Amino acid sequence: MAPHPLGAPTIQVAHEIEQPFLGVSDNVGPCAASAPPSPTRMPGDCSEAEAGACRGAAKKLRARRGGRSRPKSELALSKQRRSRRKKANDRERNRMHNLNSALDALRGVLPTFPDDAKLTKIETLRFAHNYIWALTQTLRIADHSFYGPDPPAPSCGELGSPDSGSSGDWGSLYSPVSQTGSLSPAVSLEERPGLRAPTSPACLRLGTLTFSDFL
DNA sequence: TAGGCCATCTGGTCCT
DNA sequence: AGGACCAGATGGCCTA
Repeated sequence: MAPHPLGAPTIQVAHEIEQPFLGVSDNVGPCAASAPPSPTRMPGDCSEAEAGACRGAAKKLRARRGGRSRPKSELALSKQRRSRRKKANDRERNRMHNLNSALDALRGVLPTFPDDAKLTKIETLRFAHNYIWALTQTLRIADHSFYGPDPPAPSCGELGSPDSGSSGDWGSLYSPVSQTGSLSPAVSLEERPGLRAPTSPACLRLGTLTFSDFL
């Protein structure tokens, strides 16, 4: 992974992502089929020593339900539990796949170089947060220059920060406000060359980006 | 080899 | 009752 040459920032527009994340219906995800059987015990698996406790629990459960339902054998209960667990696992897997799809879509609209290392989940969220903030600042400055007297272009360090409030951890990665007060991503980005943090409008002028890239 | 990241399983909780 | 959501645990893969 080569560090990005300075002065050649580009915006990678994800044209391929034309739809917001619709429901991903991949019940069989890439890992679903290859998912190893769980090494852990299923809840219904009782050792002989635990069988008594299991039976007791089942009894209690039946009692709580009023004991009206047709009594089931331990085997049937165990089968039912396994079946429910398996279905829950499938749903959970699918849910996480959907979440990852949404995350991928988000990665797709963030300005990164094609050969960049894939942003991790937390990096993606933080990057997106700061990127949105940078775009917001862009619009704000554009409004000012359109309606009012053209204010002096703020330096990279003069802009506010998305983290000026109590947003907690958001700024710990790619924060426009680094320890130096600069909007350039200081520490974290240098720790991970190849990644680029969103730049402020003022900073964007330094590259090939202009406001029209955002408007 | 340690540490980071990730996928998956699991049980608990809340909601419909 | 069943589904969605969540957080903890676990194990695999990759990289410095």
